Amino acid sequence: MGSPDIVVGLTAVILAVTQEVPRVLVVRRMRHPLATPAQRGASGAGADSPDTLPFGPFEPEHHRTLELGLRHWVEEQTGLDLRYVEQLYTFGNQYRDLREVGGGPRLVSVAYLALTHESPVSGSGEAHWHDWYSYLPWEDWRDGPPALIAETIRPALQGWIGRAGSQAERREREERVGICFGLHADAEHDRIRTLERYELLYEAGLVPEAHRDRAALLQGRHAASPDFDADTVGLARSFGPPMALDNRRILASALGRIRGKLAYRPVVFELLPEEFTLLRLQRVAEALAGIRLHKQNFRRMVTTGDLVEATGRMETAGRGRPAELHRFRREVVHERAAVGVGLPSARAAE
Amino acid sequence: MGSPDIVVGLTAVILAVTQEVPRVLVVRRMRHPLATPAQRGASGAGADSPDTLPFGPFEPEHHRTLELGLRHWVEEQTGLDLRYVEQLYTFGNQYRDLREVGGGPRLVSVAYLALTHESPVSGSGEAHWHDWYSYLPWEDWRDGPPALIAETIRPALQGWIGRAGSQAERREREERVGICFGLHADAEHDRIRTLERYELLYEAGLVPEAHRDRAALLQGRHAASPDFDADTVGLARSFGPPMALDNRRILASALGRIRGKLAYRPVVFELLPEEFTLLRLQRVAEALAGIRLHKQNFRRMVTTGDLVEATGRMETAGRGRPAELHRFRREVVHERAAVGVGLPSARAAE
DNA sequence: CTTGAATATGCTCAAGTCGAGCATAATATA
DNA sequence: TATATTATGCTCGACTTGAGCATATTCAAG
Repeated sequence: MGSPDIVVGLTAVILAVTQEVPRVLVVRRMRHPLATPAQRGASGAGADSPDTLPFGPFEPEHHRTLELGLRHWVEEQTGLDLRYVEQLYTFGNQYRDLREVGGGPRLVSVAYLALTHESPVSGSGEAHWHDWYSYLPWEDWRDGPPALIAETIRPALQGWIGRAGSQAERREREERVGICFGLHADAEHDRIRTLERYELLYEAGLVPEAHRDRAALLQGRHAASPDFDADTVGLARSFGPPMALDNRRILASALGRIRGKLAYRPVVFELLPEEFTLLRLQRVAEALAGIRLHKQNFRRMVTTGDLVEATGRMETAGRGRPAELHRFRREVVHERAAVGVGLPSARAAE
Repeated sequence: MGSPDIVVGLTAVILAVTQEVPRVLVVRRMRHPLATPAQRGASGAGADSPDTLPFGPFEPEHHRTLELGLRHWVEEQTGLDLRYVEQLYTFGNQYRDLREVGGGPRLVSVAYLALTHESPVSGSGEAHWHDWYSYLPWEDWRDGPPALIAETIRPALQGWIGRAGSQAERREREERVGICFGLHADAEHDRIRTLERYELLYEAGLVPEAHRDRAALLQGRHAASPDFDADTVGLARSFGPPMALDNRRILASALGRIRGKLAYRPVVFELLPEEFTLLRLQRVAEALAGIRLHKQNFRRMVTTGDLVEATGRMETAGRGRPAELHRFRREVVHERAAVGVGLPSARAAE
């Protein structure tokens, strides 16, 4: 009875949006439940250890639920007030923690997505906010199709397709690339499939952690080596800072989840102050969706949908005509079934 | 190091639809990782032990991923071929397994949703298919608003509202009841909020397991007693057979998940044979959505969306004009972003 | 004081989507 | 041959959505 060969952890993706850039809370120094204090000190906690999502063990003797456990230590470690928390996914793949190769237990992490305002983090001082899209640069289409895709990703994926072993595999790779990064220029881009895209990049070896994991595994007993080539390995450098473990995968899941939710639940408002202008609301929605929206139509949707009410007050600052401040009408949730800040078309002008 | 006070299990919600009724695979005899073989024999495995979702421990030494672990023992225990598997949610609340009250470890279950055809189950013979809606009768609106809601649920919830301790609590209860079971007759009913509805019924004590759990807890150290009354306890009998642990909650989650997915991913087809008539497709969609759809419009959506292609063959059986057999066009997934059998309006005539 | 840049806000229009229902076709059975 | 039953095609009006024109209000530069 019992499973001492499993460790259950909680991972938090804490999201805030300021200045139109979505930010996620990361900690620089590894804090890991598998590391003894001695290991922590010894494990090269220098400046170049990769960023990690806030992580802590689940302690059933202290916490009635997984979510309460998460809230508790996030609060404790960062002093943040989480406004919205939802469970994201549970990750339990072999070798997600490479220490397993050396005989460590399987690490099962229950990941949560949390929304807040950006605010200074208290606590150990190791945590800080970091631009979300710097970890997933191919997901930000607000300034049009990212150059990274055309210049780096697509060519590299073509190479990967070419290295397919069989005709069937080749076909399958073509299909996946088509779905994820549309061969047809900037065609309709399923903004939800963030995880699919990440997993494709990982398999194709375009993301640095694919090589890190592979190198570590080759020293372990598991030596199935994916078909990367030297070029690919070099390219992976341009994909932003690596993250520890499979944390970038978790981030990709989280982005997909919140993009999906945007359209039918009023989650954006958790990222905004009590009062805001409609443009600010739009900017936050755009930051999450990763695309620009048509201003007048956005406004129409949000007002005719009664999602929002005018306060009468005006915004003081800024150039141009002052905008009226609005407030989220929490009541809508009880009035209509699906309430959200929809993600209409991609293109728009200012 | 390690967490011997936690057990990680895998729970499967295996769904099939036959004859227009959605069915879930349940096992009658408890199989529980916390039970020693001796306990299993002794734990009253008689005919009246509650139905359980297929459940097994996660064994990291044997399985590379959580999903593979699940597939493995489902295969082993039931011989079923799972066509589609997705992770649902991870449940880790205190006392979900009441053995915890007696000092047992915390049971963390990763629940998966799987789709198949209904087919005879091999294996131990304890597993069998059971009408899904018999566990969640208030979710089936295919024959109009269920009588259960008008006759039992709404009156009982009125009582529950009345028993609120404070004005604020009363207001909150009213709101929740309004959202979940719309006071306004058969008004627009958010078919996705299945979990919210279940949790409301649980808290209000309308569902038998609420009392079972309470009784067990009162013997443990946790004695916060919810405000049920005698009538409510009696009513709970009409809510279909109870399920073990929090399995009915898991079922409610699964229903919400699949209903949500229906609209934007072609999951229905996993429940159908290779070839099917459009009516049969519609019936399966209706079974999941819990509502009737407009036949001509459904057909229009599915054909103009190129979700399906005619085979030229006709169905042999049946009364009335023979229907053409169709086949799912798997290619659409690669052509369009969001592909699904939408859930348009509720009402429809034949 | 005038002009221009920048932003807010109101409105229109065409195309597309959606809900509802009429009409007709093809089969089995009484 | 009539009737029930199911399949399938088509239309029409209401509503939604994408796109853009037009006007309003502010600040700052000239």
